[in-house]
Amino acid sequence: MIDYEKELNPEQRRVVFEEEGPLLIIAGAGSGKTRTLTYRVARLVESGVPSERILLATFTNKAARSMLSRVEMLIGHGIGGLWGGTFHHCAHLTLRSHAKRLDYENNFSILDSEDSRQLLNTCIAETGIDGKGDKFPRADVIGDMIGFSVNTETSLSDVVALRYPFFSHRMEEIDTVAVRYRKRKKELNVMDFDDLLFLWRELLLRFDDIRDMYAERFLHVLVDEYQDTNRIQADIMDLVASRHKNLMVVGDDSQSIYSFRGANYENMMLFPDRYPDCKIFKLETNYRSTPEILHLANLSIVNNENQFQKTLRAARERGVRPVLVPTRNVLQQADFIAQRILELYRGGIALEEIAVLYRAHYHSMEVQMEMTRRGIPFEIRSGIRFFEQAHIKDVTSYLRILVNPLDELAWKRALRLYAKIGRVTVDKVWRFLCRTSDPHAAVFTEEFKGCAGRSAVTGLRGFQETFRILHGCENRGPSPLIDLILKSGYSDYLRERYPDALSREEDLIQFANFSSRFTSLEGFLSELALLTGFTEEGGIEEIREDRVVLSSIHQAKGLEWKVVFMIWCCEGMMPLARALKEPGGEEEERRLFYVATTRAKDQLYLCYPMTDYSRGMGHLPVQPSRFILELSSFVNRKKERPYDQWQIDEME
DNA sequence: ATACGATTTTTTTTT
DNA sequence: AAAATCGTAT
Repeated sequence: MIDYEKELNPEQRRVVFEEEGPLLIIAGAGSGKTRTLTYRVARLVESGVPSERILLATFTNKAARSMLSRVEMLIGHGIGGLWGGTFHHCAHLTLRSHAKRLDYENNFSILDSEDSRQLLNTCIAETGIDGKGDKFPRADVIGDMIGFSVNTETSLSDVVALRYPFFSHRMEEIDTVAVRYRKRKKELNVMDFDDLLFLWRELLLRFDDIRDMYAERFLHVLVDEYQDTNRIQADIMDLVASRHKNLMVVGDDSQSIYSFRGANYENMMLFPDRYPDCKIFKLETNYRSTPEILHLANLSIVNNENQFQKTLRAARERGVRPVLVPTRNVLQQADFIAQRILELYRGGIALEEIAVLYRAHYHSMEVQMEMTRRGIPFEIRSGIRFFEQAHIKDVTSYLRILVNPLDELAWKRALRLYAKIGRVTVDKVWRFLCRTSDPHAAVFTEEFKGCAGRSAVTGLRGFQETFRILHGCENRGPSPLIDLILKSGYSDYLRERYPDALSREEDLIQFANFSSRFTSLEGFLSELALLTGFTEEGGIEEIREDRVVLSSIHQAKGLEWKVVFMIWCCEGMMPLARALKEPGGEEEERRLFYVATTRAKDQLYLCYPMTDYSRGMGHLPVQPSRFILELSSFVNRKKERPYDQWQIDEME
């Protein structure tokens, strides 16, 4: 039996035991939001709600996993039937069963961002845009435009006019590319990330029987990180909860940091308007941070105009004040951090209790180098995702061909792995293949070898051989197939191409290992696009002890460490110059600052270099972040500053 | 015409 | 650091 009295505070307990109806939970940082959600799900299951009638939507796989396993631990048995996962995961589940209704085949595949960028590139090429003369947006930029347009329900031309005015004059061509992209996705039977959400909602809006089925099914719908939902996601949740109206949304408007992909914290502000009978609860006791850290965070966030009124109360004892650390330059910043980490470590703080946070991936460069130099083990939670690495995608493309013979992108990627086969050859081969009735069989014909130029024949024969080995093994599951791919030449390819071939091969062996828990190739591939790293139980991305974490602020959300170093706390970096140009940019950047500071439990270091070396220009002076300056601005001047300032001794 | 290596540019954040 | 573009060799 769960001891709710002992394990929850009164604020949390009220939420856990509230029976029915729409609920809005405003949960400040570190107030036990996840705990409350977890216990509520456990309570619902305990009180007899069948687990398959509960939907728990989250933003990351990690959040879903950790909540579900905690629930299982609490109630002492599995909750397999419960729908818990990211919005995209749930969308995928739903769409698999009903793709036909939307004129998709049920075996549709999912494009990850690299796939969609590539598809966009071919669309741009086909549209025949002249590369010379004035600039045309690159594929990833067009992808952002389209994504933002879909997720905010704004017309593409408005998005361009408002956010990309410097491309307005190419609007017509942009539109042509966008139309072509949409058409090609349908032809190729593929969906991108945005389609998953958009089409899920379409399904529920257009087909009453489907909506009724899900609305009837889900007795309780719970949404985590509601401040980061966009209009489409909020609509979907309204629809699946439309029958029983037991919709509980949890979030913190001060931590909304995903507006760049259409998130709108107004979903949260307007929830009471959409559900006038909703009950609002606030979780305002912070268990995570010392009062000093909390004080600094609060002083910062009050500078934002638009937010729910809430006052975070510190539950913890007093600790040390946050520290502002100006360093002479970037190298000294890295040096200071490495030095301080070693001191903390000697003082008994485990490395996994320490994190270095930054606004953008490339900000971590110097710290990485310094930590490597000093032999401090660290783990990077940013940058290239495991499944997006070239070697993983190469191998996966063979599997994709096997599952979907019309997967143009996969054919082209796999073919290009052979010598003397490039962009043009691959185009010719694809044109040949897609006109045959059975592309798999066509590989073994004589015409296949001759369908491109003479120089390509050897390469095509190589592909043929690999494919002969793989063909017919579709039912053996992904793991043995990956083995076969490695053995039939990919391993050699890696050695020729990459200096770090060995570590890539090890990755692939782990990858095969990970894949062995999937029995069907289809299931494996479609989940893959939605995955970012391996799960804790599953292999590579296990929580490794004794490693300092280096992470972007975005990826640090929801996590906590005893000691947090925030680096590059200066104008241009935090806030990021580029982000300030967006409407509402400054407030969003301040929320990021808030998220970063509230990750710290005991100690917070705000670091910034006083000069920056920009190429060609020499050393330029750097301004401290406005978020730091405003902490001691006119309002607070009489009060104490919320931080101490450290002087770094020169060590040379 | 094509492939591929060298050079230049660009880099926010993520499912 | 990675990707797009450019230039050269085949």
